Amino acid sequence: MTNQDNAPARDGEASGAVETAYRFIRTAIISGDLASGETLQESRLAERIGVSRTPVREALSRLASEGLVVLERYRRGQVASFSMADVAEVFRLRGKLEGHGARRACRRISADDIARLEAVEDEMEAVFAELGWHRHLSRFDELNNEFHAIIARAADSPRLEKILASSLELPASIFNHYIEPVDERTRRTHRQHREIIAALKARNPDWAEAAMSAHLFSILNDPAPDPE
Amino acid sequence: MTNQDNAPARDGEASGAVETAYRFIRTAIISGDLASGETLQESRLAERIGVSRTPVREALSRLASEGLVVLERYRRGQVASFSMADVAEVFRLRGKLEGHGARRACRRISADDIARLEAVEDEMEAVFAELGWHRHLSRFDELNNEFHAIIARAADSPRLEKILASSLELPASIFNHYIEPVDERTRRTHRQHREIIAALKARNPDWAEAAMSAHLFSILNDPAPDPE
DNA sequence: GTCTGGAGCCTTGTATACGAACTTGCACGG
DNA sequence: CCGTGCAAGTTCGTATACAAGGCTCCAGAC
Repeated sequence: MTNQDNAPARDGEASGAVETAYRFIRTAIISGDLASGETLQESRLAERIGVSRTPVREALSRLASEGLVVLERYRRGQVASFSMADVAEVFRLRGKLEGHGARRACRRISADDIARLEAVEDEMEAVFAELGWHRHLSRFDELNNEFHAIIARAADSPRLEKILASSLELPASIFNHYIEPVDERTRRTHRQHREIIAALKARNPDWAEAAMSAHLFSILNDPAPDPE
Repeated sequence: MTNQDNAPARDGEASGAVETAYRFIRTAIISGDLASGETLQESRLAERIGVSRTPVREALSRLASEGLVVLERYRRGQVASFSMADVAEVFRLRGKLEGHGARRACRRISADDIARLEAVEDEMEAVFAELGWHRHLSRFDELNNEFHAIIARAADSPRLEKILASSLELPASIFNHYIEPVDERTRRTHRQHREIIAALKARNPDWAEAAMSAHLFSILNDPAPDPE
């Protein structure tokens, strides 16, 4: 399908076909549009996206290296499946790595970024207060990702950022499947985010690391047995 | 059951031009055959390896996602360059992650694997005692990598293993460029490896984690980083 | 009825063709 | 002499063609 007429659509990103395919498939997996275990046929995807198989193959290869897709030689690819053990592993590693990131961010984060963190957290709480979880799950996830991304960025460690973004991301649907988004957990998340912000403001590396690690480790033990 | 008997014992490698290209280029970079900053021409590599450009492209793409190659749209790729800051970052992250891995390995590693660790360390020391660093650098690096790989494997965390293998590996030439392999450091490495083995034998997670982290963090403060 | 085997279709893997974008180098003007 | 701009050449990005290997499903035997 020759589609070279369209003006530089939304210039935003590289106008490459491989990037288009990558974003398309990745978004579909993260959002749950493509479910775990679903088969991925190159020609089918190519037609759907409007490019040829070549960039689709490259996109699938990247996604496979990120762990979101499983490829086997001469067999159709599939969307990766995640067990509870996978989720636990991801949060253990994120706890370690983001804790390290928060420690470093302590000494580096700008006042502007701290303000952004507070704004993001304000909005998360507002969204939750107004509509509760179920109506705004995707917006909530988006804000949560931004919260963590701001801190990871402030850690000034490109490899840390890359690992978090590319090797330790799970489809939102998986997360919400294994870990019920109960109100109590959400309230705990808010308390923890506020504590992380406080630690960063105080420029206390030990506190920041511990608070961030605790935040991530705690997620696995939900719904909270001991409400403080 | 498919009865594909007498398959070549060494499965895996012969299959695939992309794997061939990937191994070829990666090995060349790690070994220093392809130096930092050197340009990578797809057609040239394809001819050299004996495949077409397609698998070479895919191999380069994977290497780029691992950080060993830098690709820019419509520009020739290059072997990535690493600053002292990059080396430091890698060892900080490895310290954290491998420390975590050693902690987990404590409770999981088999007696066989501990024996293998000791055998590997024995050989490292023998190689060093007989010939010193300069004659056996590559064998030494190989053994060192195996030492760390055994522990990472024993941690039973596939993502941890993958991250260590694909996102936190540096060309040996880079390492040996920034961090002079002096005898004193080598002796310290031996002491630290022995301590790590002892901690694993004792099944003491705190000790194992601390010993492994210390080992990796210590590398950066050897004799004196040579700025360049 | 169930198992086995194989033929044909389907999907993936690799090579090649073609168009788009950068680079190089020279000409020309300041 | 040096900088600018155009044009040819080179390299990359994408599409398409062809080859190699699985999968399906039906026929035949036990």
